[in-house]
Amino acid sequence: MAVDRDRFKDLLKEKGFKMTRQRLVVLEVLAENPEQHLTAEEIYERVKVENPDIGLATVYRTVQLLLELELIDRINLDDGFIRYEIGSIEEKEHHRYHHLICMRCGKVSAFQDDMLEALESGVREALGFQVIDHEVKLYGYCKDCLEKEHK
Amino acid sequence: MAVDRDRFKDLLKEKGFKMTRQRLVVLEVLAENPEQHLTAEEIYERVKVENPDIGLATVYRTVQLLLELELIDRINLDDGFIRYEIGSIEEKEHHRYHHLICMRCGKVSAFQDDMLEALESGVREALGFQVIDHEVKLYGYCKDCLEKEHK
DNA sequence: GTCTTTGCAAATGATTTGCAATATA
DNA sequence: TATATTGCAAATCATTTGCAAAGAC
Repeated sequence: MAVDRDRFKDLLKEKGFKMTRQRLVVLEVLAENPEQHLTAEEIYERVKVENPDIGLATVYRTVQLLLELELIDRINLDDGFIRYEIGSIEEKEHHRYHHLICMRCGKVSAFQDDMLEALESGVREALGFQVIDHEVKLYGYCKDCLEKEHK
Repeated sequence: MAVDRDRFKDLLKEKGFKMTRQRLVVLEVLAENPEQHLTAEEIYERVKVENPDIGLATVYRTVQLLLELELIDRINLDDGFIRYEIGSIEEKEHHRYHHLICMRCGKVSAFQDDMLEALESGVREALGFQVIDHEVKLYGYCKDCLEKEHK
């Protein structure tokens, strides 16, 4: 997934930000690793390969900016790190992926499902709460770990 | 919701732990504040009222112990704090509450709903992933904030 | 040239840990 | 008494921030 530089630049200008090499590179790393839920440190390591003089603080600042621009999503797997991944183009309504977290090997995978629509309208009617976004985490055992266990 | 001291003591002994005043008091604070999703610091403040000589580190250690004993649940609202609440007695299958988080006032409320059962069996069949537990967070605007906005 | 952004190092803040003193069984 | 637990203070560690230098437009 390649980054459209001009589009990115326009998006930045629109909000009064400037286009920099650092911002582009961070976005590119995330675009090249879809569904990889990288930590800031992991992004930093990958960015440093081609840009050894970038600072970790810049990665943190950039990631917050990209979040504001809604170009990336934030995921919290409760392991002490905040993780980031590029936002899916299909996510028109700004709905996040759901995550499957394996309790044995720690592997994380994502899937999409729209069945929460029903739940959300139910919540609106029963409790008067208007749902804008949701986050679902399913904990359990992945296919590989289940198969290993059966041997 | 009162704590059954003898039951708590037995549960501790079963795993080789000892019953202490501090552990009892922390559990009691959580039992007296159901669905309140307290941070360690908040638990500490409430515990200190009657036990001024307790340490914050003890609260942190106790909360981890209670988590191991599955007497309490952990909630992460992505605001930099880990929160805890007493486990519902009805939660036979160790399923957590779902949380509604207001994006305006920050209020958090909980609700229960079993509609994820269907999603979970679907995930099992389609992806071979066996779901043990789930966590759902719905972000949006609460009733009060919606009403204020309409004025 | 002006204003934003960066890199570095220092600060922050929630949580954890070492250890000697204390409490439990 | 033997072992687990506590309280305190110091350590940890991800993330944030101040500031002077460098970069974007």
